[in-house]
Amino acid sequence: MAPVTITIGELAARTGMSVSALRFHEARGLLAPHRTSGNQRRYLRSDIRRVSFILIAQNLGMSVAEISTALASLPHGRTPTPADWAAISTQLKQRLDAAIARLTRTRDVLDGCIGCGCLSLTHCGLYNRDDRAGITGPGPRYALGDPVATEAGDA
Amino acid sequence: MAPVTITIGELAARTGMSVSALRFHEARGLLAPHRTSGNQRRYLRSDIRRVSFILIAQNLGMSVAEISTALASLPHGRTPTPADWAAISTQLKQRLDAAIARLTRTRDVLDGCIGCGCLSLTHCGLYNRDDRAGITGPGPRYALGDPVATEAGDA
DNA sequence: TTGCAAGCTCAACCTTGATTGAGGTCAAGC
DNA sequence: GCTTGACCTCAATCAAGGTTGAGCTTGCAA
Repeated sequence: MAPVTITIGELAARTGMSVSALRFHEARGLLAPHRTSGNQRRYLRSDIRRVSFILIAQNLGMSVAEISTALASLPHGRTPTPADWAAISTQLKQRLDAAIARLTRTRDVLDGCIGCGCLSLTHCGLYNRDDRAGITGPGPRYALGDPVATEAGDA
Repeated sequence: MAPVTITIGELAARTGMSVSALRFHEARGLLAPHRTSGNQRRYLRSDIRRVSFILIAQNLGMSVAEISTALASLPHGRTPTPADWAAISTQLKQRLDAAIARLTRTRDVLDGCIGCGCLSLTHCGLYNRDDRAGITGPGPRYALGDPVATEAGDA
């Protein structure tokens, strides 16, 4: 017997992702529903979890490209097992750990800075730019990558 | 005597923010240099610190609009004092604290989820969407705001 | 069998945070 | 006074992550 499938509208209602976003992410390769003879999309129940993962990962600031990479580790052709999801969730956790560490580091430096109010480009540790893209997520790029010139006693 | 001023190119060199970005942020109201008789921008030395703040705040995921609000608390007409900067830095710290708390919460829930691999929309705490925009920063909007339908035992 | 919500494709548009280019001006040094 | 690099404005473009609308088709149910 054929597996139970759901329509795009049903998937949208169950996950909270809009119909247009579901189609958008399909075009990006994150979803691959099969089609009816009339060309309508039909999703597996396991796609609910897949979309859930996408939403959570976005919530953590991952780009569609990154999510795509993470999802690539899921099996093709077979419904992912809990173990598959646990493995991919572990990747998420590593991202989270890194993001928390970065922010904590920044906060500690800021704590040291508040007293002096310096924000100095040459002394202030807040200019650690190395792991900038850790959690800030999608959107425009930032130009914080190059070393800055010296600062000679601003007002 | 007139205060020492610097050109846009000098400010760019000192802060690491590109000339085009400096003009962009001026259009957004974050900077307000005066002009020479020949219509060229001239910045105060204290603008170096102002730009520094913008760069740091962006690094923390704040949008230009949010940064603008924060900077609005700085004095008009007089050069900001260290105390002014300290006050504004305290706002940054509050954002950081909130972001760290949010991510830590998410990680804790994820820790609980990895074992079961559920990612269930109805049981999984990862769907706490309340403070979603805390640190994810600028970019497209997300449609994670509305309650989702029930999920009846997916595959 | 017909009516209509839900589905389809494709192109255009939106927002944020910029960069790039065209075409022209300013100002400092020789 | 001339040259040249830095500066000016304004419009177009980019990238991500979508949304919206036009025009057309499916599929379920009465």
